[in-house]
Amino acid sequence: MGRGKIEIKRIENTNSRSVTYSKRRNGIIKKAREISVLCDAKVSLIICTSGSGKMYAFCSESTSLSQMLEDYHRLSGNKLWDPKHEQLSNEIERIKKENENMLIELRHLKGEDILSLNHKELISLEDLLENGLVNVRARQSEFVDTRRQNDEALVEENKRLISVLYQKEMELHGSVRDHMDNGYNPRIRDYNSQMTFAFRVQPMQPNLQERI
Amino acid sequence: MGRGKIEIKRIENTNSRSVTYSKRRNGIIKKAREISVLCDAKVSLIICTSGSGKMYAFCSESTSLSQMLEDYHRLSGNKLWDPKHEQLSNEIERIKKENENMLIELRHLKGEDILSLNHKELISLEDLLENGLVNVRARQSEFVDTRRQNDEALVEENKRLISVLYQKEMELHGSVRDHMDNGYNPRIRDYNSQMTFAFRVQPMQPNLQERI
DNA sequence: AACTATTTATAAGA
DNA sequence: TTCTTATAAATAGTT
Repeated sequence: MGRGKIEIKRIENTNSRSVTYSKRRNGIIKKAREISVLCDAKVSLIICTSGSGKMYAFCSESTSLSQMLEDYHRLSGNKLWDPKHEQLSNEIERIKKENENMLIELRHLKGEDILSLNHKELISLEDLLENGLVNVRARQSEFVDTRRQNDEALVEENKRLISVLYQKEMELHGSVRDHMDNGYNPRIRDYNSQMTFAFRVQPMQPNLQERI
Repeated sequence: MGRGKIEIKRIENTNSRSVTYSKRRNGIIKKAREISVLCDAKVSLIICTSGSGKMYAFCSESTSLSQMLEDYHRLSGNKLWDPKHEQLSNEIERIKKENENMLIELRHLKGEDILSLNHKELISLEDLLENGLVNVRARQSEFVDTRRQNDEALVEENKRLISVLYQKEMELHGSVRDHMDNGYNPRIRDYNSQMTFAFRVQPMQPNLQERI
């Protein structure tokens, strides 16, 4: 398509070559766009010359270059990826395997899928479970103990608070009489000081409310 | 370039679209080859339709797809890999989390790291363990039963073998007398025939040796 | 970069 | 799909 037919081989004249490159590059990119629109095709096109580093790329609207590359990778099986990618894939593989092993162990501990286990394995599984139970029950006992201690401590604390409150009440009746003649409303001031004191009372044991 | 001019927009007729796709695909691949040869250009072209998974790719002789992609990645600054890397990293993150959860559950079942559990959690853990133990022990019972059945069957088989051997022995004493005058040592021949018979005896139950 | 004679690609039809 | 062919489009060589 031109004034004369040409042979498809490297154009030796540098200038002609770059002119042809420019023309045909536009042509092929146009073609790429056309087929992608007309035929609803996914197209990725990258062109560059050896000399100039400048690259021209086209990618159809409906997709992305990385998407296309991924598709290509999946379908062709060709390895396009860099080492890091492979490394990550291997990592995933490794963890998945780990995961699977743990899942199996979990199932076994729950008594599932144990038909394939032999006698020895069953015995050690039983040991594990019994050991687990021992530990769990020991912890439960601790809870009960803690709770009992809590109760006792709370009872003590209650007693103490009641006695302190009682004392305060006593002092108050005295101070009310002492300050009857100043400008403030003594009831309010007394109430405040009382509250302040009440808030200041700290439990004698700091961690009474263990998580239950 | 055809019998009529066409507008560059999606061809709605499926058949026409695929015909056009096929023709233009060949066309663009030819163009890609031509520009790569004529202009000594590096070209990578990947085409596929949304529907069929079939992909067509062209890459110029002087390079490889992965080489071009790497160049493109480097020169354009476009993130070709990073999205994929990110995706993989997320996947790893997800699986690791899953892993961790399972690990914690495993530990708990083994009675480890249970200080952080509350009472309710401990109770359900105990239930799980007890249930597991029930299942494991049930399986062990099955083994014991199987083993007992095996033993009984073996005892029966032994009895049978002994009686068969006894019968053979009887027959043999008869035949020994009958053949005292031939050239062979009767003791040796007797021994051989006895062994042969013994090897031929098959257990009456084929799967006696269950995996223990 | 524009022009244009020609070649090439391809739309429509078979 | 493939072939045919009229026509549109691309482009080689030129200005």
